Parts: sequence; C-alpha cells; structure tokens
Amino acid sequence: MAPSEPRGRHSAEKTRARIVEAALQALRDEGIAGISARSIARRGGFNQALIFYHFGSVEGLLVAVARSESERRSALYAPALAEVSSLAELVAVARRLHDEEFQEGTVAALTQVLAGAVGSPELSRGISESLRPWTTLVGDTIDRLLADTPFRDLVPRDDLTAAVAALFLGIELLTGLDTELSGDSLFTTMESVARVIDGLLRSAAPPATA
Amino acid sequence: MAPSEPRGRHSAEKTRARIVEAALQALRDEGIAGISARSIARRGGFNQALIFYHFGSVEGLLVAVARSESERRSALYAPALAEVSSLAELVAVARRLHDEEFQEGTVAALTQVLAGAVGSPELSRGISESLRPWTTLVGDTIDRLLADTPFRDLVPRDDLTAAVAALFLGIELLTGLDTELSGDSLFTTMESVARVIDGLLRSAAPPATA
DNA sequence: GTCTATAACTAGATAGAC
DNA sequence: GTCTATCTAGTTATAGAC
Repeated sequence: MAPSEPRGRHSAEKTRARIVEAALQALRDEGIAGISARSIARRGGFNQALIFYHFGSVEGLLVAVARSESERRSALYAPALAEVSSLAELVAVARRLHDEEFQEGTVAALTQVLAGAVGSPELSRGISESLRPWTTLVGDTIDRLLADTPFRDLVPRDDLTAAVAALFLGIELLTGLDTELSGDSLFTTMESVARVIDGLLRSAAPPATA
Repeated sequence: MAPSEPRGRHSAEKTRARIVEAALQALRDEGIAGISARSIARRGGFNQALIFYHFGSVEGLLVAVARSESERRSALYAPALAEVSSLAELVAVARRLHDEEFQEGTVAALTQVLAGAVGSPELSRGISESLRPWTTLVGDTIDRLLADTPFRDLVPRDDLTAAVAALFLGIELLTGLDTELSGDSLFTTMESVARVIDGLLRSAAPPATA
C-alpha cells in the first residue's frame, strides 16, 4: 500500500515525516474526536489527498504515528532505562520522560490514538504492534528490577509492565482535564513513595504471601 | 437549556435516561471517534433530534453521561469504600468495581469521554465537575488510609487519589487493545503486591525521607 | 415531547490534470 | 509525487407538523 520512489522533487520519506508530524499535532490539540484528513492537512499545509496516497487511509496514518513515536521514544530512553536499578530510579526516568514529552504532547497524542482504537479492530491490531518496541523495552527493565525483590516470584512481569504503562497513560489522560492536577507534583510524590518502598524492601525479609 | 414538563405521554426524565443509556453504549462500542447524534439515536431507537431537544448538543449529552455514571458509582461503592482500612482492601474494592463494570463497559465509556475532552474546554469543564462526587469519595477513602502509614506526611492526598484514578483508567484504556492483557490477572497481581506492602508497612518504623 | 424534513456543512476517498 | 475537482455519504442543528 505504500509507494516507494525516492527520486521526485520531494522525497516520499520527507513528506511522510511531515504528515506524521502534522497528525501528531492534530491529535494533541484537537483529540481523536476532532481528527480528519482535512484537519491534519490544514495543520501541515499540504493537501488532504496526500494522506491517502502515502498511508491509504486516516487510520493507516494513525498507526504510523504510533509506530514513529514508539521507535523514537525507545531509542531516546533505552540508555537511561538500562541503568535503572531501583524503583525510585524507574520513577525518575518516568519523570524525565514526562517532563520532556508533556510539553510536546506526544504522550497525550498516544492516549488519543489508543482511545480511537476502540471500535476499530484494524486500528487496535496496528497500534498494539506499533507499540511493541516500547513495551518490550519497559518490560525488560521491570524484569531486571523485579529480580532483586521479594516480588520476584509473586508478580508476573507483564502485569507490572501493563500497570506502569497504564499509570503513565492515565496520568496524561487526567492532566488533560483542566483540573488542578499537576504532573509535576504527582511525579514528585511518586518519587518519595518509591524511595520509601525501596527502603522497606532493603530492610525486609521476603514476606509471607497469601 | 433543559426542559421540564413531566406531563406528556412520555416523561422527560425517562426519555433523558434512555438517551443517556444509548450514549453510554455507543461510547463503549464505537468510541468517542465514532460518536454522533445519529449513531446514538440508532442504538436507542429514537430520533436524533431528541438529543438536541433534551441536551442542547452532543457534548451536552456526554457531560450528562459522565455525571450520571459518577453519581451511580458513588452510591454503589460508597459503603464498601467506607470500610476500607488497608491497601489490600482498597485494591479489592477496585477489583470488584472492575469485575462488575468491565463487562458493562462503563469505565471504558468514561475513558472515551475523557479523551473527547481534549480540544474542547467546555467539555473539559463539564466533565471534571461531573466527576466530583466520585473523586471526592475516593479522595476521602485514601485520606483515611494514609492516616495510619509512614506516608502520612509525605504524600499529598490529591496526588495519590489522582494516581489511583489514573491507574484505573489507564488499565481500561489498555485492555481496550486486543492485547493479551487481562484485567483479571492484573488485579490479582495488584492484590498480592498490596498485601506485601501492607505487611512491610506494619513491620516497619517510619522510614527516612529524602 | 416526538417526529419528518431540510439547510448548511464536513467526512473519506478517488480520478485525473500537472 | 502533489494538486484540483468531485462523488457519496455522513454530520450538527433547526423549523415546523403532529
């Protein structure tokens, strides 16, 4: 479905990147409910027909946005995640990610794409595939963290990974409301809590399970 | 904006409830991106003009959905939340809520409304007001829980409330994807973790903070 | 309070000129 | 590879009959 001649006046690669960037902005500012080929094209200053030429459909473009963001984030945070060795450090990386990406609205855009996946099996499949680089990276990090704790045999790695991802996405969903909720304060609090838990874990014997 | 003559062949109250119910189903099955006055009316078997007569606009209806759900849930879970006295018990109530509401898709519908609030200040305001009964209830519960722990002076109640809500909503957002992610397994895991933390807290002196 | 009909507009998608 | 023009269908919202 994707064309592949990089020898016109404009390269396909560059145009595709422009379109993806415009879609990201549209998702961030107008939300999935307000998205359309025309609203995206207006934002990027190109013709709406280009979206269908390069991505086949608006949904195809949304999948491309998810993949692009997943890959970019993976490359950007893999080094930091590789050095995480405590819960507090994991939260610190999450906080850095929040600080750096919140302004740009990239995580907010992702929550919008996820919301849009409801009721569209094709979009669901495409997105969950697109996010694999990122979920794999986070999962591996959590695996390593768990290895040293009393939770080792108690907590399936995938569940904890999902919970961490869910917490993060949920925060973005909620801070989208103009409530008094501040991500800054929330992450500061979570860092304190993480330090306390780290301390408890270090000073405790493996506890009784249920 | 809302009419108020309950003496026709059909009472306004009943019709409004029918419309809200149909909107909830539409949000759950088609998502915010697929919502329209016509898709809602089709589902409920009534005329789309009714939505504008009773709620002024589709957005007005979405706010009504949020309020209705917030009030229903508050009434339903207030008794259980009033008896919560440990983290594990709080997770247990969350699990009951998940079990009971997941099938019905009511939480999924809420995540869709929240996603729709992006880019619509009016919707944002309406929704965050509508949710107040519920957030107040959860906040008070967490307040009580915190009082007995080393986190007492460390954790602003609002932050923890937001984190709990975010986690819950994020889980619904993620389980919407057809991934292998199961809410059942996730909550079972969280119950185990909560028990461990409860145990650690009981056996530990107030720790050093940073 | 609920319906039909309609106005005014926007959507996704494609054909064909350039 | 990008544009204009266009088709078809769906959109919100309102007037006015019942």
